[in-house]
Parts: sequence; structure tokens; C-alpha cells
Amino acid sequence: MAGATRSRLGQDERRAQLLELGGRLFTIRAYDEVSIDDIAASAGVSKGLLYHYFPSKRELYVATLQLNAGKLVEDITPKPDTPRDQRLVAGINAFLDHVGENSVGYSSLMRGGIGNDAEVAKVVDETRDAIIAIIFEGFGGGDPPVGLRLAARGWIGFMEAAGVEWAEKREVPRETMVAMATQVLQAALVSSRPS
Amino acid sequence: MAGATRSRLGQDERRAQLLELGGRLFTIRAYDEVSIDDIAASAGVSKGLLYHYFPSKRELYVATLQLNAGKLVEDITPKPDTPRDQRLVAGINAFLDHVGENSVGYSSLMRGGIGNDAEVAKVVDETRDAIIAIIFEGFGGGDPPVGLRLAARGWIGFMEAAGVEWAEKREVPRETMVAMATQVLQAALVSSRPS
DNA sequence: CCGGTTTGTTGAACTAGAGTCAACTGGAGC
DNA sequence: GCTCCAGTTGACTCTAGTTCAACAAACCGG
Repeated sequence: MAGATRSRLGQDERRAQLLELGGRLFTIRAYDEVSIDDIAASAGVSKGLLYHYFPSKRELYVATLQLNAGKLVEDITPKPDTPRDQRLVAGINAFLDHVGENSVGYSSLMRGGIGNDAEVAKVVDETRDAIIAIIFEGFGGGDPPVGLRLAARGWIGFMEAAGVEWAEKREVPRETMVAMATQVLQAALVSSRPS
Repeated sequence: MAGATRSRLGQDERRAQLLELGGRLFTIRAYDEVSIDDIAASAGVSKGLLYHYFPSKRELYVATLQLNAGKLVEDITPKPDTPRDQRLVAGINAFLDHVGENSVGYSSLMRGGIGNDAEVAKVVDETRDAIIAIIFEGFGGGDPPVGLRLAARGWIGFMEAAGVEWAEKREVPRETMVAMATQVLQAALVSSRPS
């Protein structure tokens, strides 16, 4: 199905290929509508080989999530030469770009895949924590007090929801979306102080 | 396992019982860790009977989601005798209560269950739309312009994220959480106007 | 009471697909 | 050309979702 000649690949290449292919299938169809055989077939490879690289279908799925999550975090991490006061807006724009290019994959990531599954939840939570860390890094670093953390957590929820909706429909200009994002973050942070 | 004597039930009773039991199991374990046999056993009933009431495991799962979603929407719908200007706060409090009593079920609902599944996504989206409708109902009714809709959609994401976190950890007082919620909604709505 | 009918219920049989494993093979190095 | 090993296979097992023909508790007319 894939490349003409089915050749032997090195561990890393094959693993990467299967991850990539698996990730693609999981974004078009639901978890239990994608069979191991499908993935194997689309790679032109036997089912057994998949189990040589991943201990189970679930692990493979989690690995594809991790791949996506890693890309997201990388995308929104500010480049060191970005001035402090522009990092937030840059990050928001990077987030919108990422979601725009990858909206199905992103929502399947953030929607958490397989029902409430512990491992999946872990990936999602860690990703969110990483984003929170990036936000407060930009604001000066250090562990924020609980109120601020809660505000940041909520704001990420806001971005996940509004970002996906915006990227899919583009009903308002990008500046408006960015303005909403910054205003909401500010409101959340300010109002989280137990005055 | 359940009631002592296994008696015949009417269609509605049995269906309700299976829904209830299924819902409970799906909130403690992941979708594919709950088997049809588990559900049947916990109802003291044969596996075949489940298929008399629900066409497939998936449909049963979706039905439990719908049940939860319905309860949520019902909970946060303002009572007609609540004055207009108190409805938002009342709704937020109802939401926090609902999530607090039912946080696992709620997140498994909003996280979307089985990977990105069309039917599940439909339930989730409809629930969110219902909530948006309730919000704007409180603000005067009618279909909001797209910017406001986006703001509301984002705010629901905020509430889902912050609400679950708050309900689980209770690290800040309820008033603070409610204040954050109202401030964030206001900020979102205001900043959504393409000035 | 009793046969018939309706309707809830069962259990065995079927099947798809996840996971296992011993055997096979392309190709790099000698 | 031979050896050896990492990469690969395909046939097998087994769990769990799904189907279905038969069974039984309640209801009813006689």
C-alpha cells in the first residue's frame, strides 16, 4: 500500500513511521474503529511487527498523543530572543497556528481519547502543566500561588475551546481572537486574588 | 448481585436501571475496561438482555452521556422565579455543585469518552450549545452575533477546566471561583466586539 | 383453573480483533 | 559464499462484542 518495495527499516525509522501513520488514522477515525490490522496494513507491514515496537494498541495510541503534545508545547515555547512583553502574544499566535493546522488532532488530544483513561489523562494534564509553566515563565518564573494556577488552568480551557472554534470557523479576525485571549487571561489572573 | 430476587421488569424500568448501572461503571473505569458482561453481571442479568435494550455497547455509552448531559443542563437552567440579574451567579453555583458532586462523570463527559467519536462529539457539542443558549437567554435572548458566541464558547471551556480543578481541590474559596467566572465572562464578552 | 399469547429474558454459538510466539529472512561484515 | 542478527512474519490463542432461537413469567379470555 505504502512505498513500492517493502524494505527493512532501522528501529527508529520504523517506530517513527508507525507512530506517524497511527496518529493519522486515530485522527480520522475513533480509537476503536481503528484496528491494529488497519495500521499495519497502511504501513505495509504485519500486525506482529507493531507489537514488536509497541506493547499494546493503547500504548501506541498514548504515544501518538505524546507526539502531538510535544509538538504543541514546542510550538508555543517562546524563542529566547523574543522580548518578555511580546512572548504572551507570540505564544497565543503560535497556539492558534498549531490548532489551525491540526485541529482534529488537537481536539482528539485534548478531548482525551479513550474514555477517562488514566494514562491519557496524564498526558493531557502534563501538557497543560507545561503550558502553565510557560505562561508563568513569561511572567517572571517560579511556582505561582494556587489562585493563579487555577486561573491559568481555566484560561487554558478557554483557549482550547475558543481556539478550536476559531480555527475551524474563522468568524472573527485573528486580532479579535488574540485580544480576547489576553483580556481573558488578565481578568482571570486579577480576579483570582482573594482580594 | 443486585436485588435478591431476579424479577421481570417493565421496559422503562429495566432500561433505566441498565443506563444507571452502565453510567456508574463508565465513570469508574475507562470505556474499554468495562465489558458488557460486567454491566450485565452488576445488574444480575444476562448479556443478551443488554442487546435487547441497546443496539451496541457504544450506543449504551452514548446514552449514559446523554443522561449526564441532560442532568447538567437541567441543573443549571435558572428557575423562573430567579431574578434576571441573579441568574448568572445562580447558574455558576449550580454548575460548581454539579461538577463537585459528579466530577469524574463530568470530566469523562466533557472529555468526550471514546477518542474523537462523532456521536460523542455531538452530545458534547449539543450540551455546550444548550449552555450557551441559557447564558444568552439570561442576557435577553435571541441568537448572539458570532463574536459573542465565540466568547461564550471559550468561557464554557474556562468553566469546564477551572470548575473541575476547583471542585477537586478546593484551593480557593467558592466566592473567589464565582468572581473569577463572572469576571472572565465579562472580559470575554467585552473583548469579543470587533471594536 | 387452564391453554394461549405476549413480552421480558436467557444461554449457547458466532465473530472480530487484540495480543503471542516460534520460525523466517534481508543484508552487513568477514 | 557463509554467518549471524536485527527486523519481520503469519499462524495461533483468547477475550469480549454481537446474534439468535428457544424459554418462562405474567396477563387474559374462556
